[in-house]
Amino acid sequence: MCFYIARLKFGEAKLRAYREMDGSTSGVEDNDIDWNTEDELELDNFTLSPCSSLLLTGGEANAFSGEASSCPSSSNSKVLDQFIGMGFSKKMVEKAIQEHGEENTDAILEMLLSDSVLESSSQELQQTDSDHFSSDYDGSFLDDFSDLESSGDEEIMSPTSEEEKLLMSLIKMGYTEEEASIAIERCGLSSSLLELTDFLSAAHLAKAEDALLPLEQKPGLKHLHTDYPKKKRKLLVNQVSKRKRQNRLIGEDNETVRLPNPMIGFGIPTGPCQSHRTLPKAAIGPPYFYFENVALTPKGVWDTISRFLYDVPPEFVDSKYFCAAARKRGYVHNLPIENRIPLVPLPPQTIDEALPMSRKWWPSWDTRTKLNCLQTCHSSAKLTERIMKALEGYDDIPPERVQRGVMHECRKWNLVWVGKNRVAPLEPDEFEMLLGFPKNHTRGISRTDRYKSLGNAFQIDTVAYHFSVLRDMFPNGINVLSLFSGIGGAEIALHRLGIRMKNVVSLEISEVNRNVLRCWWEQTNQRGNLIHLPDVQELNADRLEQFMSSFGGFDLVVGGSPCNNLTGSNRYHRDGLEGKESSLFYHFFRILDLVKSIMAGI
DNA sequence: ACAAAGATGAGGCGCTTA
DNA sequence: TAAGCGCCTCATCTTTGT
Repeated sequence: MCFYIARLKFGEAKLRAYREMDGSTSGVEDNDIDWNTEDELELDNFTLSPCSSLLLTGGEANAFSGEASSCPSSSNSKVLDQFIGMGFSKKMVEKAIQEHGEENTDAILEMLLSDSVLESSSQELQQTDSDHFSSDYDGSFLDDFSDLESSGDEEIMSPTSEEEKLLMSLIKMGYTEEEASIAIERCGLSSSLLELTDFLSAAHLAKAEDALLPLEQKPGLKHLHTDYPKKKRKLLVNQVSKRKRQNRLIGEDNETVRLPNPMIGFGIPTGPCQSHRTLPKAAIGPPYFYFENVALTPKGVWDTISRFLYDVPPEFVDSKYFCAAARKRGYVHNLPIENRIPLVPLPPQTIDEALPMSRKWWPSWDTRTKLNCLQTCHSSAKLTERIMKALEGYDDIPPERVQRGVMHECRKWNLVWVGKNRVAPLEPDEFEMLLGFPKNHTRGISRTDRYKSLGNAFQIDTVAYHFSVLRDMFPNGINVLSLFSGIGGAEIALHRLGIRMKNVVSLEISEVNRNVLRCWWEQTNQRGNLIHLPDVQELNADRLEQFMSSFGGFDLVVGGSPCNNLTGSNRYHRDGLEGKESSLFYHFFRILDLVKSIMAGI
C-alpha cells in the first residue's frame, strides 16, 4: 500500500510542488508543500535499508547528516532538497541527479517515480500472499503520472473515472488497493463512500470473528475475497443496515455520537463512576488500544472513528475535571473501566492553585476558576497593552462594558493576571505544569515549538487515569506501540503510574518532538528500548511482524492522530477526517488492525 | 533562514426568549 | 418550536524582526 499512499501524496501536493519548482505555476499555493519539508527528511533510507532507519536511543540519528554532507551532489542542495521535500529518499534523488544532471528535472522526476514504483510494488508483493494483487492498476496509475508530466495541465492529477476516484478515496483511508477494488465491485460503482466503508467495516468485523480460526501466515484479505462465505458477510452487512435503520427510526439521522454534558466519560476521580460496559466482540484485545482526538469535530467524524475502531463508543472527557485547564477530548479504547486510580499527587484544580502568583492581581470581576483549552498559539504583547490601557482610567471596578471586552479577550487567549491591570499569556512551563508534564520537559527547543508541541499533547492526569487499570494487569511491564507520539504524553503517563515499558515503538514525524521524548527517556533512566520511526505511513506489516516476533506482540497501541482538520481553531482547512493531516487517523486503524491480526496468529 | 508577532471566522452547542 | 445570542475551539498564513 505504500506505493498507493505515495501516489496520493503526489496527487495532492507533490506534483504541485514539482510544477512550482519548475516555474510553471505561480507561487500562490506554496503552502501546500509545507507538510513534508522539514519534518519528513528522516524518511531517508527507510525503504531502502530497513535497519538503518531505526533511531535508537543511543542517539546515532545524526550519523545521516554527516553522510549527507559528504555526498557529491550536495553542492547543489536545492534540487536535492526539493525532491527530498517531495518525499523521495535522499539516496534515490542523489542517484537520479548523478544520472541525469541537476538541470534535467523532468528526467529526474521520471526516474524517481519509476524507482519508487518498483521499490514499493516489490514491497507490496512481499506483503501480499495472493496473486490476486494484479498489476493492472499499477500500469494505469503509472500512465497517469507519465501523462502528468507531459501535459503539464493543472487538472491532470484528478482521477479520470468515477471508479478511480472511489478507489483513491478508499486507499487514502488506509484500505489496500485490493480491498478497495473488491468493495467497489461488490457494492457497485454508484455506491457512496460511506456505503463502501460500511462494507469494508463489516468485512473487517467478519475477519475479527474469524480471528479464532487458524490464520494464514500474513494478515490476508480472506475476509474480502469473493469466495468468502457470503452468508456470513451478508449477515454482518445486514447488521450494519439494521443499526442504520434503528438510528433513523429514533431520529438520529445515522449519527449516534453525542457529546455528554457534563463531559466526564465513564467517571472522574472526584465524581460518580460507571463500573461496567460491554465491548463489541471485535474490539476485545489483545492488544489494548487507546485512541484520542478533539471532542468538538465536524459532524459525523466521531461516528466514523467509532465505526472503524470496532464500534467502540467514544469516551468524552473534559480535562477540566482533572486539572485547572479545559481540554475536551474523545477517547476510543478497549481498556477496562473498573478500579481506575488517579495519579497522585492530584494536580492543582483551579487557576488560583495552579498560579498562586496571579492571586494578588486577580480582579473580583474575573470569575474564572478554570482556564480554557491550551492551544498552540498565544496572544501578543500588544493585546496586553491594549487591555492595560482600557483599564487604566478606572481606580476600582471598570464599567460592565469594559469588563466584558476584557473578559472576552482573556477567555479567548487564556490570559492570566500578572500585575495591576496587566494580563499575560501562559508561559510554556505553565503549559507543562497544567498538562501534567515534568517541568522543563520541552526546554531547549524554540518557544514557538514548545507551544506547538504542548498544545498538541495529552493531558497526562486524564490519560493516566484511564491507563491506571493496566498496572496490576502487567506487573512485569508492557510493550507499547505509540503512534503520533508527539512529546511522549502516553509514555509519561505510563511512567508516572509505575508501569514499566519494556519496548516502545514510537512513530513521530517531527524531529523536534522525537528529540524531546528521547531526552526524557534518557533522563528518567528507562531500562526498556525506545525505537523511534518517523512516519506511520511507512509502517508496514513486515516491519510490524519483525518487532512483534522479537518481543512477542504489543500490549498497548496508543495514539492521538492529527486534529488539524477537525478542530474549530482551524480557519483555513477544517476539512474533517478526510483532511490532509487528519486522514492519518486511517493509519491508526490500519496499523491497529494489522497488530490485531498478527497477534491473533502468534 | 529562522523565530516571533499579528491578522484571519466558521461551526457547533447550550441557553434564553418569544 | 424556532430564532437569537453567547461561548468555545490540540490553527494557518503573512508579515516583520533578527
